[in-house]
Amino acid sequence: MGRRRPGTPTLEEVAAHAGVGRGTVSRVINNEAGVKESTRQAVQRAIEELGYVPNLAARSLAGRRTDAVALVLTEPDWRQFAEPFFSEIVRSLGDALADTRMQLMLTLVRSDDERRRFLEYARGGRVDGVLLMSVHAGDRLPDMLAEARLPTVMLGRRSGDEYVSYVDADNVGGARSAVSHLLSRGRTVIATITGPLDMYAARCRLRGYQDALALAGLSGRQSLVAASDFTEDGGRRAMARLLERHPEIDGVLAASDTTAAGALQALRAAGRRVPEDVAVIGFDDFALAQRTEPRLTTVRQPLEEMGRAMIRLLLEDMEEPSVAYRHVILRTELAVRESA
Amino acid sequence: MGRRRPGTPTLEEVAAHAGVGRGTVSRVINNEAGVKESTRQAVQRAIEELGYVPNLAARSLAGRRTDAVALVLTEPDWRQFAEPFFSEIVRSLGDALADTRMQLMLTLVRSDDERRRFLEYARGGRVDGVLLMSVHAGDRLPDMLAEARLPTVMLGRRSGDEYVSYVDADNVGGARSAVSHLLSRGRTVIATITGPLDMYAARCRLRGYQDALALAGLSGRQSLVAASDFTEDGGRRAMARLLERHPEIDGVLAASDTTAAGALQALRAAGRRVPEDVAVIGFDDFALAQRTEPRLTTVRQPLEEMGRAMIRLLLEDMEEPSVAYRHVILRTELAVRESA
DNA sequence: TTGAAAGCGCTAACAC
DNA sequence: GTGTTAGCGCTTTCAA
Repeated sequence: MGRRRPGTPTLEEVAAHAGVGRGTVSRVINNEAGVKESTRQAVQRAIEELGYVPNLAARSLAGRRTDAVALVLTEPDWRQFAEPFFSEIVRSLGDALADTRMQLMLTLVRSDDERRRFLEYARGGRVDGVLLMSVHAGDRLPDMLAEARLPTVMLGRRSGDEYVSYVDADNVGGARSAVSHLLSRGRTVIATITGPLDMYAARCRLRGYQDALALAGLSGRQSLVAASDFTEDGGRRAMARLLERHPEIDGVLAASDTTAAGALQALRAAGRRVPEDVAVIGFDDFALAQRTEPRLTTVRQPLEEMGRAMIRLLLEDMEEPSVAYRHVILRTELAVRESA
Repeated sequence: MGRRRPGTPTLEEVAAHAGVGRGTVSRVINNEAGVKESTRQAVQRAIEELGYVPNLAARSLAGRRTDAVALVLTEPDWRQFAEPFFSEIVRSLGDALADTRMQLMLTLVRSDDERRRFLEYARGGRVDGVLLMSVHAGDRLPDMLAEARLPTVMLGRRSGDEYVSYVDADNVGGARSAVSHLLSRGRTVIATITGPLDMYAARCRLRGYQDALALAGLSGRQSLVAASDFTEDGGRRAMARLLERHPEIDGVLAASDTTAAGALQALRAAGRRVPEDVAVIGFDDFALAQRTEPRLTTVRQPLEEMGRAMIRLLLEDMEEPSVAYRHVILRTELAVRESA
């Protein structure tokens, strides 16, 4: 398992070759000011002639920084991998990092063993910061990273009293505006299919739904709420259940667009016309509906901004080591796609 | 951007606290034999009391190893992310690595800038080895890594004279057996929809198709070959084109199961019954067909084994630094799912 | 503007 | 068995 890299030139050899001191070479490779142009060029030449590549282990040992950040995916989200939601976030993280010298590394944490290994890796100083995607309620990883004083930013939060830095979408507001929109279009019997209620985002969306109804003077009936998961099949079944209880339903807020797609199928199977008889709005977590139901009205999350915000928070935390946790909640937007 | 980790105890402090020498502490944390049980426990206690965590930069500087390997995805494959093919491979890589102390890190290389950054990262000694997924024909990254004497293993190869270590599936054999199977079931007019022909895997599959026909004494007609991509829509259009030219087609080998799914749609749209009138076989690159067309006969790739083999080659290369490149081609298997 | 020197925290070789 | 020592290759003062 040992690895030798024979004949790899060191900074010292470059210095000798260029006839300067090590400090000077260090300054040149780090692009620091205060080096005479002629020496800089001499050093550059030596670097090229020798094929010098800085040893990053030595650099981070001496400089206490790695210029790498990790993006961690925990097992339950593993499937997110498959979704545009995920790739959009990663893309925007990458873009935001492009201006820096940071390297983004993804890690999959599937078992407790891998979790422990990652912790050692991170606490061992292999990364300057950690980004976490959709952490689940009971997960202690964020706390452990925070304890180790590693700059850490989550996408989403575990609960209402989350303290570790996070970036989240305004799920409550999004749900509220979706339901208000349905109400303003004359819908009166509005049901909702929620995500798993042990996930904070799902609870927020349910709350937004209830808020909007309350605001309109309507009391949300429990029988109009169907708990489900974020899958298409779950949406289908939840919708079927709702229709049994309330055939008069004329509006639905679905937990995600995947769920919404399932709901649409159930509605059509039951002979309902969409959106004429029943209007459906979903959160576009996964953008799946854009593929199967491109005209579905959705609550849009600003994925691009979310990624950018995560990097911003992380960099801030790295500048000014953990003086505070930082929280950002980004506005969602109703993307009306059909006259529902 | 600098990061301080104040008050992080060092190995030396642990040694002092436990009243032993640094060497002993090092032996304990590395689980080396030859330490008296009582001292070991004393050291363990000191480690816990101080909350010691080894500094990995120092370790890799001194020990010249990082216990990390990188899995690189280049931009064109970015979408693979979304596919079971990818997650299966990653899963099996993770499993294979579980027995070692290695950490798997994924990197996305989307631009030339990111490519350069990754190279610095890898050549700087941040990883002990590199795994590459589906590298494209002109990509020089594998060569540069090999030049830097970094153990490198690819999934798939760039061409027939690939030299850098790789693990591939027997695409030729898979295609050949699929076509033979069709012939043995009495199909006589067999077409093929290929993947993009600048990809070596696609060319291999085409060759297998031609081989099988030649073996049966049939000369493959060029008009029975439709070049396409690996998408569903591509499969649909290619199939439509083929049907125009040869309405008598009764068998099809598709470049992937995604393509096969598209082909099926086109066939049904044209009023053909499947598999009664036309039998279709696809390579199951992406296992998409398993979702939409679970009964489709496919050429199966041993994803689990491919991941394991990649790790094996990588570890071998790390033990015995680049004495040779290693190539493994894994057998594919016809999974007959309907009496085509 | 530059050189010299003092670490960074660990592993590994060598004594005892 | 265990302590000691010499680096690993870099950044970063501090003088010059």
